Amino acid sequence: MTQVLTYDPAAVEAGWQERWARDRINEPDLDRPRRPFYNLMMFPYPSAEGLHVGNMFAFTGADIYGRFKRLQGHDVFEPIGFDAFGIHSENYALSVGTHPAKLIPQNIETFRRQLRRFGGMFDWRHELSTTDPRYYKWTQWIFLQLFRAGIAFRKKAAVNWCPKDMSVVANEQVINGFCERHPDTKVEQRFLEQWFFAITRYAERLLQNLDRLDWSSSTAVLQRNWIGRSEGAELIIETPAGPKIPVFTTRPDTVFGATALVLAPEHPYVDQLIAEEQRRAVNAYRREVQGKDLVSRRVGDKTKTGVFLGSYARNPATGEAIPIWIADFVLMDYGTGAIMTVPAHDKRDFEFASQFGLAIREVVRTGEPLPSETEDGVLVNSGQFDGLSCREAKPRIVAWLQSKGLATPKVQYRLHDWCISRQRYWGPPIPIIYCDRCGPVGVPERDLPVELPFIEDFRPDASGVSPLARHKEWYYVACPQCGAQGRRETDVSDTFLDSAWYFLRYPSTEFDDRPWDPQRTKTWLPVTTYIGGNEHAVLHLLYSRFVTMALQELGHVTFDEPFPKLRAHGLIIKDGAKMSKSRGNVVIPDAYIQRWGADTFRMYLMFLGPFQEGGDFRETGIVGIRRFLDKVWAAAHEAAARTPGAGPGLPQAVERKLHQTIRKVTADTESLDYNTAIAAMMEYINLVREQRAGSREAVEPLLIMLAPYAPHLAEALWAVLGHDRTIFAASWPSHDPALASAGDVEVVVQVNGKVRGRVTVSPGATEAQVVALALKDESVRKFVNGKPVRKTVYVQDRLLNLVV
RNA sequence: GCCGGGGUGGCGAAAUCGGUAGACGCAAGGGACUUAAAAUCCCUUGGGGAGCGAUCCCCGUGCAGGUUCGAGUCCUGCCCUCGGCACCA
Repeated sequence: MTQVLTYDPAAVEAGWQERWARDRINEPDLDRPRRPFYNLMMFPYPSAEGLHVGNMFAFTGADIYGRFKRLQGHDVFEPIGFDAFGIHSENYALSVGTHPAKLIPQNIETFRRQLRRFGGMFDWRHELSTTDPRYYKWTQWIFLQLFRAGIAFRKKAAVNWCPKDMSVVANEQVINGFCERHPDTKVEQRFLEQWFFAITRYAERLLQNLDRLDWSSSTAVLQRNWIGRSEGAELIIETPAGPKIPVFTTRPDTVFGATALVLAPEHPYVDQLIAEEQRRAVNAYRREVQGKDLVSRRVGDKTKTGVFLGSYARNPATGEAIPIWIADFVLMDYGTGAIMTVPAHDKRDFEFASQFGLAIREVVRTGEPLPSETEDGVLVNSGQFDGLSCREAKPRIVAWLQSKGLATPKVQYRLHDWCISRQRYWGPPIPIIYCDRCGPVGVPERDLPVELPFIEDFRPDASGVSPLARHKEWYYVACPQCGAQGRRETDVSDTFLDSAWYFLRYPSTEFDDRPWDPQRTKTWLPVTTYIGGNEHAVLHLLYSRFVTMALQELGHVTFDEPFPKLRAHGLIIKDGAKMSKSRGNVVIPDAYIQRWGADTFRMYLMFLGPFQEGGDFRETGIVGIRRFLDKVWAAAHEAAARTPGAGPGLPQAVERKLHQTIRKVTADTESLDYNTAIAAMMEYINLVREQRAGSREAVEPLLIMLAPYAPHLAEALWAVLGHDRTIFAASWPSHDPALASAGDVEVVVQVNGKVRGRVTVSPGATEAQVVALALKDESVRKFVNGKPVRKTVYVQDRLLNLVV
């Protein structure tokens, strides 16, 4: 006998990782692939803490899919990179007092080590980092394309300002009105000149295209809600004082019930509409509102406040005079910044009217108490439209008002233009030069990249001006158009711009003279399968779709959707809660991998629960996976020790189970149901052991099915069985339906829907045969008890129900 | 408040079309091996009840109804929970 070899994951895994690298196993021919398959996963932000278990869960799930596709004969390109710019990195660098230019490369090195260690099938030739000038050169190039096309533009906008950070903070860094990093500090509102991308121009297309994308429905729903399409009309409200105020409404059918015009406090026409005696009150109110920050105005206590302007407008339907108010529940950045209030049919308007004694006029009879918002009702107090249903009335009233020049049908979106300016240091400088004569001028493409200069003190200050402005040699530059002295844009762009196109870059990382090679792009894009988390459903994924659409319009790519197939994975939680540093429940995978090996840990994460739903991390179950792999290890060694060709073939039960297992593992891996695929393989190995059927024939197909899940172990055992080439050169087994269903089947016999017995028949037995057999069964007879069988229900090879 | 998941043993979960509820795994209990322990192997394990026993009966998928020969699965109305959005006109 040979010596007993026990499974030592550390040795197995190190050896195979080395060999994969040496033999370039994971590097497909990008120029001449036979069946290109672009397997993309969301690249990580390389934090100082290293890869956490959530990253690893996501990457493992995606890697399994890539390896599976590879075994099915595809040329799988599975790249990885680092999303290393951004406020997150910068804040961390500030807190530890180390420059991000020093910190980030260290972090990336840690991530590389961890990503190699977990056994991802990455093509490291095509690694990228968004902080690399060779990369962000093209981020800036994209900005310039959009700038020239008028898709990137400047406007003044309200932003969140944290007085402790002395900086703008992103919306996602504001929690209930307080700064994420300073829970006792409220963010303020500032107005700054910002760069925007006109994503709203694409709102309809972004929405419509969702119907033809093969996406997890959870993700598509989030995007739909975020885009927030609503259909209605823009009504023109005339004021005797002069200006005509447009208002957006989704309920033009209720216009006869509009009893006030309410403007946002910042509305540009407010000044013209104030009656002298109200000026003091109005100004006081506006000052009060300005003191409120953006967020608490939105989510704070929702008691209605407001003030009468002292003047009146005309209800477009009735011609009656209605008072004009300002109130902060009307938001300047949605619709037109002005509304008509219909207190009888809108809860907010009802509250407002009740508080300030405004008229409440019912115009839709619904049978419910006011305010009733339902559209199931008929119009009343609405002149010639009385008696119509809401649905009928809407278009007619709009048409009637339109004929008087007072309305137009309108579609409104919740989606806002994308503000990409950041008054920060750690990002790609926006490639614009301001010239007093020429205005904002794009940096000529030959001068890209505009490198981010090294600044020792990159701390933001209270001025609202970016740290880059303090670097005078960098800041002052000749205008590319007229040569006069100009000044560089000192804001950097949003991190989400970096990640909005990285998938275009991966296949073309070696080219420095083009962002993406047309031929490579044609071969590999759009991305075949994208797997990632829903935390990016409306940011990264929406921005990427928008950038791709714009690039297509400008002729730079040939497709308008980058991710035709997307799957959202679930979240790994700990003790029932999201992992977060503040909770102190973040799990770092390294210790587990060291103790159990990458294969065991990968499979454990996948066995925790359904991949697309996530699960609660508890280390108690890991040993079960290890025991399974030990069994496979033993079975493969046993098979290797057997003389080839000796003995009978597979026992029928094992052969049948094998084909059932192939069927199930194939289907489940394809649909990302990894937990049940693993369970099926466990059942199979249990049967092989029970039947002492550990032969080459029994084990080899299992190893191939296991290879996506436990790649190192599968490789090692494949070699033990005498194969020279990598197991990933093998082909995925196929199942024989006949063998999968060979042998007798057990049919359940029910009497009146309750299980009373079982009969064994050969597959395809007729109903009559099964009934005859069933009636011989003692237990069945007991419950039939001589009563006549009124009806039988038979499900082929599965179930017979006798109704007595 | 609105939109979307989800609620099944002690625990993680499974159940493809409405057809044997609890596969697979963990934990627990019992046994084998061992000087002992670990590891490994075997058995038991939803709740309740009857029987010496092989076995058998009743109940059971958040709650209350309904459809059906048959419901974890479909329908109606609730409760709880997680995630997203939130004064969006």
